[in-house]
Amino acid sequence: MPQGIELSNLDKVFWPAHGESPAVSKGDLITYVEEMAPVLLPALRNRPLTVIRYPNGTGGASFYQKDTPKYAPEWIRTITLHATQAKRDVRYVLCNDRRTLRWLANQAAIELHPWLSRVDRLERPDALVFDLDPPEGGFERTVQVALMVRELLRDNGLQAVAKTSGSKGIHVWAPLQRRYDYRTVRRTAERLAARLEAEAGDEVTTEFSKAGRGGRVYLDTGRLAPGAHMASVYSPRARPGAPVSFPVPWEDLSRVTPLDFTIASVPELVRADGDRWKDLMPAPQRLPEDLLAD
DNA sequence: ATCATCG
DNA sequence: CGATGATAGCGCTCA
DNA sequence: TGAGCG
Ligand SMILES: [Mn+2]
Ligand SMILES: [Mn+2]
Repeated sequence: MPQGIELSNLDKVFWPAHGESPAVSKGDLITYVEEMAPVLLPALRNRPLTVIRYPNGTGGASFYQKDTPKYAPEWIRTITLHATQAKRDVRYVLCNDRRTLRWLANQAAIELHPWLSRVDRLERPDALVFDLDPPEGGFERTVQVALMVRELLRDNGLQAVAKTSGSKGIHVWAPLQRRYDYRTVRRTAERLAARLEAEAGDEVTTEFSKAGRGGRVYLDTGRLAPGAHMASVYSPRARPGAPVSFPVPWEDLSRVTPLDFTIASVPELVRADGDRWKDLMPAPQRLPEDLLAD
């Protein structure tokens, strides 16, 4: 049976009940990824994938997985890349079809973290991304900073979209033509981040060390690197309430909370509105010349 | 979750 | 046998 | 070279 995947432990609780919302089982996770495949797969296709697995649910032990295990079915597509520091080859999963999504869910791969570049141009990310990390708790503050980042990008001729990270953060995403390597895009993002920190240093920091952040929202540009990654749009998160990273139009941002978007609520939203991420996404852009100067 | 290895 | 360990000791920046 | 970070 080359097609079939034996699913196991479908009733195992992966997220305990949280507030009003009931527990979410492994079976619920599998149902979610299957139903969401049409919107999930475009975000994963042809991108090296890192997953975070929770074989005993989000309350249990977890581990990152980059290298595809030997016991993976032979039809799982992979790309072999060299890990510089570890000095070894790593076979990354390419999650290009529903079957692979299903297999990953059965492997308890709850979080899906694809690269920002695709296999046919691995060194060139197709977005400039800001990962906004709040100090603790404060989604409200993150929203305000996200709106500032949007203004800053717009002042520099770049359109962007936002999604909840699923945790307390926000990802601001400016799609790019694949003309620039990671280093160039990261340097540009750092330059923009420094500018925002100069203008709004009370609310925003680019400080690497936690101690220096002092309750401010951290503008993390460190995701712009080969081998780095963040949770993809529509990816479940291993957080209380089974939240999902979800696109939010700018005008709605201050009226939502991350737990509006969960494994329980999102399929219905997608049935009603379709792939909001795709629909909100501007066309791939060039970086403005004045930002590129070394 | 699954396998390799160790007692 | 069952128990134990491994699965990113990554990639990057700053000190 | 290593600590700290995500
Ligand atoms: Mn984040
Ligand atoms: Mn971050």
